[in-house]
Amino acid sequence: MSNACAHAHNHDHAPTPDARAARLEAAQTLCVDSGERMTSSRLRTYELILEANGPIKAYDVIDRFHPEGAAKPPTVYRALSFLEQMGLIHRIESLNAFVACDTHDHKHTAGFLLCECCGQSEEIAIPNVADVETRAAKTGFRVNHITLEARGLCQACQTDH
Amino acid sequence: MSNACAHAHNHDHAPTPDARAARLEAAQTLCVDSGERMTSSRLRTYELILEANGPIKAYDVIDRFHPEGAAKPPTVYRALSFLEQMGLIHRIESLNAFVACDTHDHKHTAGFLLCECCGQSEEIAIPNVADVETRAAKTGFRVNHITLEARGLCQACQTDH
DNA sequence: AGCGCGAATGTTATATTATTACATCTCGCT
DNA sequence: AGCGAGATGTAATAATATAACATTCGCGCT
Ligand SMILES: [Zn+2]
Ligand SMILES: [Zn+2]
Ligand SMILES: [Zn+2]
Ligand SMILES: [Zn+2]
Repeated sequence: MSNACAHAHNHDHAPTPDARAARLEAAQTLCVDSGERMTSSRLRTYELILEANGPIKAYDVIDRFHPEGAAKPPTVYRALSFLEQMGLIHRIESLNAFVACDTHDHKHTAGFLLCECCGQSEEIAIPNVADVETRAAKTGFRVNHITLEARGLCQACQTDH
Repeated sequence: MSNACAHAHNHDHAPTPDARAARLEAAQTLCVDSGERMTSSRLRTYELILEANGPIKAYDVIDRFHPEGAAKPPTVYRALSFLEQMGLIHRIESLNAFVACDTHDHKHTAGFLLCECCGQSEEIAIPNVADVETRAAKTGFRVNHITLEARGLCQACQTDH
């Protein structure tokens, strides 16, 4: 999560460590139920994304991976791909960043409200996807995946300025 | 414009050179009217994007810039920023690519149908942006820019498979 | 326990995408 | 001509991501 400008951004609402532990648990369960393996590097990557409390860059994960030094890029990029396929995280294209999925029904397409000031993101359901699909159907386009990204300023940051 | 798979993609519909010339003209006019300068590197960049007839990568522009050799990256990245600000091109985040705006009313937010097979893109109006903004308004988020990207297969590519 | 297979990881190198920093030039204005 | 803002040239480097291939791990089977 980045700060585009200087002023304080103390409107974070970080989940408790307990809540994170529960999500790590749940992720393990999800993997087992899907016949996938939640290995240590996948778990560590997911943990770092949860700890970030917002969009985090691949190389920030890489840098924080080991207490003593950075991980190798493929280690983390592989884990990110896996987690994304499991629906545990989303990639935010316009930021080249990743964020933990905020819902319990994984494997969806999500929209995000991205604050350009404090870097926080809020996951929202994509409104009226049917309309996109209707529009696509007119030319026979079959939609596999939709990326919707709304950039702007969250309420807290608007009042800060 | 990339080809993700081997089969022929002969469903292009490239505009005529005349049409491209007209768009270059129009772009010049737009710049003059806005008090901006359509310089040679900006024009050359725009020309290459028009010639691509679809999403093109920054480094493909860089490579094609001069007959004799590549341009320097900042030359092209600056031109791309300018063209994007003028609304003459759009950046497609999920492809790290650029495409000429397909409409006459520049300075809008656009959606794209991106074929994962032939790489063609179709620009569409974002449906129900109001809904996104309504949703954002609930938490006081002010939307500056929305990215909507629908990935999938166009009709031609579906029948090809 | 030992074997064999496919998935996952380790390792090195490199490809791709994008920016910083600073010198120089161009153009319109006085 | 002299000035100043915007645009460009140039070199270096930062940031993001993948390729290729060797090795190890987990797991079912004997
Ligand atoms: Zn989600
Ligand atoms: Zn904010
Ligand atoms: Zn457009
Ligand atoms: Zn296609």
